[in-house]
Amino acid sequence: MERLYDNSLYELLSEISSSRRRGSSHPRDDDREGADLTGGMKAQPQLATHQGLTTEKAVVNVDAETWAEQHAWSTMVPQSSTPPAGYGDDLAGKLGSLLGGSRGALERLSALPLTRKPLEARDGVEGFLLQTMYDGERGVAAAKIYDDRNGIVYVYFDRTGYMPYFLTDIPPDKLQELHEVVRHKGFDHVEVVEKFDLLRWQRRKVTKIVVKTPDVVRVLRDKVPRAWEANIKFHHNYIYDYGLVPGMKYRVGKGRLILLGGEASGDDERHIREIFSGEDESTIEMAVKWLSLFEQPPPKPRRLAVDIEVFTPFKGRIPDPSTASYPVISVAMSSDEGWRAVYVLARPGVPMNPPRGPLPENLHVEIFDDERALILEAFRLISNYPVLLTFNGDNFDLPYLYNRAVKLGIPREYIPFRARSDYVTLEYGFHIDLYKFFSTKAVQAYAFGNAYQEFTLDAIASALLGEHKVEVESTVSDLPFFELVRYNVRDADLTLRLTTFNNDLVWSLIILLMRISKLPLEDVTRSQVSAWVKSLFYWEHRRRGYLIPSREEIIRLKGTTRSEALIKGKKYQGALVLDPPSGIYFNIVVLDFASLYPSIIKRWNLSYETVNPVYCPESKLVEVPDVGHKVCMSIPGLTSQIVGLLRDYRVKIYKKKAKDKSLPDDVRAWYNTVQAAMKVYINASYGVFGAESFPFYAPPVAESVTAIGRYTIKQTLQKAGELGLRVLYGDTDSLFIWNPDEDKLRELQEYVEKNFGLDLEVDKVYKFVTFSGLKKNYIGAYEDGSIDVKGMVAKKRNTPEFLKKEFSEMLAVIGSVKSPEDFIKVRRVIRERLRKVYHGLRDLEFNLDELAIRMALNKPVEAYTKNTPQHVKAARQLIRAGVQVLPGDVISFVKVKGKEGVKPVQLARLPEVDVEKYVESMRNVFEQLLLAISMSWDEIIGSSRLEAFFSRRG
DNA sequence: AACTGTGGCTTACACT
DNA sequence: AGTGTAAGCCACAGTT
Repeated sequence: MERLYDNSLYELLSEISSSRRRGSSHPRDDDREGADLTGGMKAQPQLATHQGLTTEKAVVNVDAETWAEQHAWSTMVPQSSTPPAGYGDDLAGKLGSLLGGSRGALERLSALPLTRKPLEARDGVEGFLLQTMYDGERGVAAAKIYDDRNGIVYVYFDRTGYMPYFLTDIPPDKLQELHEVVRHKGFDHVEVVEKFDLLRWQRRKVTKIVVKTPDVVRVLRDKVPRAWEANIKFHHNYIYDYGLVPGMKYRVGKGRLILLGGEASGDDERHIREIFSGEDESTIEMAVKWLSLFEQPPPKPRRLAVDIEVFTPFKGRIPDPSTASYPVISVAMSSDEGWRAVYVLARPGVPMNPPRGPLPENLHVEIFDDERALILEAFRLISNYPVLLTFNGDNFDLPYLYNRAVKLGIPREYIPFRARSDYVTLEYGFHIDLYKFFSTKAVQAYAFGNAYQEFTLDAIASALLGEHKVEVESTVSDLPFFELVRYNVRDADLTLRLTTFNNDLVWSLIILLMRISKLPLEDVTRSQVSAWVKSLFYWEHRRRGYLIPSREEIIRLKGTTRSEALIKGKKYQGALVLDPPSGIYFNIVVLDFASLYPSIIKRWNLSYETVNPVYCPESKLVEVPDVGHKVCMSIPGLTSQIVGLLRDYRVKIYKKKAKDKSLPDDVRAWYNTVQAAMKVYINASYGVFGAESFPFYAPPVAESVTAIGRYTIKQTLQKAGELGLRVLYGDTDSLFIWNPDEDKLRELQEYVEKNFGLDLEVDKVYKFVTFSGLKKNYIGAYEDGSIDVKGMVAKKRNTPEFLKKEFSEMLAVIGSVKSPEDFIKVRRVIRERLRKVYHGLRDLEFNLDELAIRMALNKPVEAYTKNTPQHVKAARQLIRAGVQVLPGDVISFVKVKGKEGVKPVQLARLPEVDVEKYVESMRNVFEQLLLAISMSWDEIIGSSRLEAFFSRRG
């Protein structure tokens, strides 16, 4: 084993690659050769500090065979390892001769063990419950617990004898006749249990079929005529049946998990009882119980973000993780402790030029001439961290590393993760794939206000962190050494920072979502909002002894929709959108019903069991306007209760705490996250009832919500008319009022409060609004010059960049308007700008990227059978050129002359561009804007064309 | 037979 | 989740 330590990796390697270092960078004297760096290196992955290039300490691992020899698995490594084709040049030899064959002692990056398993949690262990699972080896339920005092992950194996089961209505004696069931080798025994049937509002006895292993449930549930609760995962059942709250602190005592800090103090309880005083006792009880979920500080485990780069000989083709045919050329890791490391595979011939941009602080670079050693050292770190963060690690980085490791002969027991059916989990800690988490629609919309539109690391990081990936011109495989390092480490850094920014906002959000939904860490970060709501509902049903109804039952007893959707193919009618005028209107006040749909659910007691009930005590029923569904008001609806509770918690407590300046910053940040988590949940509560995938799918509930919404806004509209308020526009829950009288506004708000129990808030005040005359399409300008653009074509992703840029510049001009008179000047400026762009386009002054139209493939290319949209045409051309194209990919294409009409940017040349088509899109983009400010395209460009015609002739 | 206009339909994207 | 806009494909009818 030879290991080199040098003060300047760049200096050393640039000599090897015979490209002389330029500039004046020199190693610091005290760090010159001979200085003992090894001491610090042995113990910790806290590697050498680095300031620019000159003092960078690098580790060059030149002989992995010797290294491997000293490890238990040396037999797995051939004596003379054959590097992958194309990587055969012997860097070790070159380094060796350069250094006169000096041999150093074996050094490892860190003293951490190569593999690690969680310790078994004995009585007395305390920590945060982060994951439950089924342990196949022992055949028991298990829970992973993170002890934040010493940073260790424990595993608790169930000692209560908990077993998998499902329910049926066949009495036990009848069940004995079903031989397929009772003689199945996985069958264990039956019990009779009593449950409350919420749908029919009565107690009933059901038969519990207990089986030996979770997979048997899937077999036997089809052998009985009716089965209940047979689709719930075993490791979720464990949580629901014991009332566990993932994300909260527990102690193992007497072989059981005991919640810590779950009790509210006397003062807190009084406070909560006061705030929820108008509610029924079961709601208040829930409110008291929930307090600790939002108050207990979250655990802060160490986190490691990992990103890999793989060699590929084909430009633009993503290497296939299932075959893992090409070498892993670089692995970057970034930890929340502040250090970063990049392990790079030696590839002679790769240029060693200085990097084109700065490298981050605390960066350690290590070069390996053996891919196996590289991967193993990466595994060593992954094995030892409680939390691993990746961006698309479920589908790329981890499967690739796994398959590559197997291919290279690394024994499976050295691989620190295991593939589950659709994700990858860690042997020791927990794996979070941030791509999956940020792709969750509810997270995108409600937690981050649609700040990012695409689910790429670059798009999300630039929206949330204001930082981009390193831009590269060629493929990763062709990058010079330091560019690869810079690129790779940036990706790992961004991935890490997506969870650490704003006082660990995302990490805290995940913990809170776990506590509300009752889903384990690796589940909550990978599922959609309907699964979160589903889980909370299941948990709550179990807590109260309710039978969880089957999907078919709900549909059968509740009926279907009574309204026709306006749009073909939709199931029921939705929101009301008023017809807007066109033109400019000064002084517009926008009123907004505060969380309209959740408030309706709460106020109208909507839930799957209260709408069209089988039985309603005292027949206290109300009718939903328009659709005629009946709602039972004498029993508290479960959905209404939960949604109302979260809404009140958010509005009455946590929105206030989040703004309370007397609290320290980090506490305030936590409370802000609490209210954001609640917002995600509250806003999702309506939509799930209209989603067929939701197990409590109940179209009459969803339809009632929208019908009451339409009714409310119509009534308010009428009242506004009576008060002499001029309503110009409204969409779902908003009203745009022109130049209102303040007293009348207040009167309208009082009317809404009194008649509907809803808050009608002043959402925003616009200095002026320009309406195009189309629905969901306007520009609103605030007093300070800032601007809201809604629905305009120019805002859409599939509008070419040059048009977006021009549009936003014109918006700035419009934002500067102070009075109606200013519009005369604005019109002149806009006329001139438009003409300039028009002529620029005619003369092809734009490049292909500016002209590109970007459109997403929503399904595989083969699935477009009805017709062939333009982006699919372009995608097919890419496939013919050997580029892999997958669903979700955004295709960039330009419109060109010729039969096909389009070409992907990668294959197109500027002269081919069809200018007429672009003039047409330019017209479409700006006409909406021009319409709003009483101008027309023809007036501007028509005369411009004449001028041009004459000037060319002249 | 080739072209043009129309309208239904598919698709993507944004708004609430 | 439904509602709304826009663009483009494609079959069809009618015209040249």
